[in-house]
Amino acid sequence: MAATIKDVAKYAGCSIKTVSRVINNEPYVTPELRTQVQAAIRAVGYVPNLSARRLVQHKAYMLGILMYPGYSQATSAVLSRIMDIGYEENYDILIQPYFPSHSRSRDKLANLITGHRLDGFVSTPPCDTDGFIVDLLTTYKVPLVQINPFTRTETIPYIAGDDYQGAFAATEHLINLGHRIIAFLLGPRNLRASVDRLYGYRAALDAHRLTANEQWLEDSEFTFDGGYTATKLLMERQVRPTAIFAGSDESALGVLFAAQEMGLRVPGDLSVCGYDDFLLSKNIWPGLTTVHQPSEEMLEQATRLLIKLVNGEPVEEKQVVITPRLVVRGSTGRINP
Amino acid sequence: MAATIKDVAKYAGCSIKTVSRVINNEPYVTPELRTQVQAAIRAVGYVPNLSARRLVQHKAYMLGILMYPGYSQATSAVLSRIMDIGYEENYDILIQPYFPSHSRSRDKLANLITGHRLDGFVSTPPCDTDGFIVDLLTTYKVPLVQINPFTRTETIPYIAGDDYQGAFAATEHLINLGHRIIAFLLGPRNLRASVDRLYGYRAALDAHRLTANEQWLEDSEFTFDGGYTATKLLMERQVRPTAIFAGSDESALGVLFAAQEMGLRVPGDLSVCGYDDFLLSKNIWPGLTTVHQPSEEMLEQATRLLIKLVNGEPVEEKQVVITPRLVVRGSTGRINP
DNA sequence: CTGTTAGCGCTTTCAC
DNA sequence: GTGAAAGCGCTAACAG
Repeated sequence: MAATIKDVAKYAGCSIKTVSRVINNEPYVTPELRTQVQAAIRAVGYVPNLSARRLVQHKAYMLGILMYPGYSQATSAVLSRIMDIGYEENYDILIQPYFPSHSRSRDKLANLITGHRLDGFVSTPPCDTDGFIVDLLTTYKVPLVQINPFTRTETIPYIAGDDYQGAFAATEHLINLGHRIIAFLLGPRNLRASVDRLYGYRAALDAHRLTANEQWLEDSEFTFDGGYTATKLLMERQVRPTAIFAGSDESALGVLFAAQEMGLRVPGDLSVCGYDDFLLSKNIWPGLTTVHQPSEEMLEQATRLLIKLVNGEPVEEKQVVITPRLVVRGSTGRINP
Repeated sequence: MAATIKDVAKYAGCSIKTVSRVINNEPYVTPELRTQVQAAIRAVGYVPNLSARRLVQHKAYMLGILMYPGYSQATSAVLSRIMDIGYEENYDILIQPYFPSHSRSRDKLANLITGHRLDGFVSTPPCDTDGFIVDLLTTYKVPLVQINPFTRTETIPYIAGDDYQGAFAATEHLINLGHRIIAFLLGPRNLRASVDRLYGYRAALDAHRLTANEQWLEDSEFTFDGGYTATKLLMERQVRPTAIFAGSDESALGVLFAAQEMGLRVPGDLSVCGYDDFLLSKNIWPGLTTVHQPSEEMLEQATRLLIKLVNGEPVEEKQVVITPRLVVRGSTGRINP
């Protein structure tokens, strides 16, 4: 059996409350006693029992990150950072899979909350699209920080990327390379990002007095298969686009695959631009031009914000918008004369 | 304040012990009383408080998965499965980043264990290479299941892929396509997989009476950069290999990139074979021939095994070796005449 | 500044 | 079959 607070108290010759004070860095302990207790803690090899603390404080010391398993962005490298933050702040972090509008997912989440097993949540897209999470957490007054929320509200804190700006920059980059027919691949309608990216694309065309024609829009769902199919459709037309803005890196991968399968050279015959800058984008020949979303940093910021909220600490900025930046690699080039 | 066991007891008109029996599916409760209690539970919206249970049972109901943040295989899709399993079995699952031989990592782990915050661990490579984990968990008698352990022992349970067989099959595939000079890219020395894959490669050459020449071995550390550099070195030689067995998909990506940058056609001028079959292997032109490791299933099996161990349930097979299978895609082809 | 006391919500004896 | 009582390890409230 492990050492408890009583063992420490006995060893240090003081009461358990004093030990408790030392553990929690509370004031009103003389420096001498404090060091004495600290020595005792080391001597008996004491580590506080979190379950006891959790029970008495009605606090779970656990945070949930809601993730949609369909996307593969969340790698262990990304998660590593937030696990570290949690560790430092004494919170465990639970990765919680969530499918929007899926009753089992909802039940699990509701159970987690009603069972007081979590103190707060970070939601990542598209988990918050069904509104359930927001409603539930609001009802139970459980803090929530959204990453790229589907709908931004005035009250719920979020960390969001400026998809409009990012898409604008990407489209402008293609225009500046001389492209005039630039196709855009639409993402799922339940993602705010996909809507904003479309607007950014349109706005850039507008700004350069190019007409945004519906016929250069294709669905892709931001998936590989979607990008692949869309490209086949687009490139079999009489008039072909010279560039495709894929809307996401995953769909851009499909575009690249289809293009190469059709014997097209990238960027010679077709320029391709993605969005997200996921890990492999720079590792795929010829290097994918894309818009960098600092997803690691965003998740980190969201987690830090959530911890402050849960701890009841004051927060300056509750709603943060981050401007993404264009990363030019080999997949886009000047239009062939 | 949420409903407690007392509220349920009061509502059902029985003692808290009876409620406890119902919750835990214990015998010695009349069917009528049981249904009555169940109704009461629903009526008051009772959810057991895990912290209280944890405290009294000296059990954390939490499992740790040790992951090396350097590799990016662990996507949310992979994790989703095990989180689900944990949920069903009433265990929370903590993803724990771990760098072998890193003192901070060690301290964190030791703290987690001595603080009784976890009931058991699954380790993934290369977390167990420094021996620390195995020692620590053995000392504290905390159950451990290893995935692809660095050294297999007779006592510690593991789920492992047969890297020797996999590499043998991959190499043989290349030989059967007519390749005679097949380079192999070495992985990190602290990975059992990389050693076994080398042996499998050699054995296949041997079996076909081809001499395994040291000169066709290059280091890659199983990384993109390693694969890239190795390929540049190999393809600048007087005599070039006609195929590269990259040892991992990540390094294979580097090979593909370098090859295409050098204007080589794949598989026309160079066949490329990877190992792991990570998510994107099939999405990268021209499709990566590789050896499929069922990492999701392995992690799932390991987690289920760990739960049985932690629950003290009997287990049939404690050490499982899975035979991987070759997946032939576009990156390998018959040698050019 | 320090200690005593009373629980947190649950399971575990052990009587009935 | 069922229940009363004790206590897990800790913190909160209040005395001293």
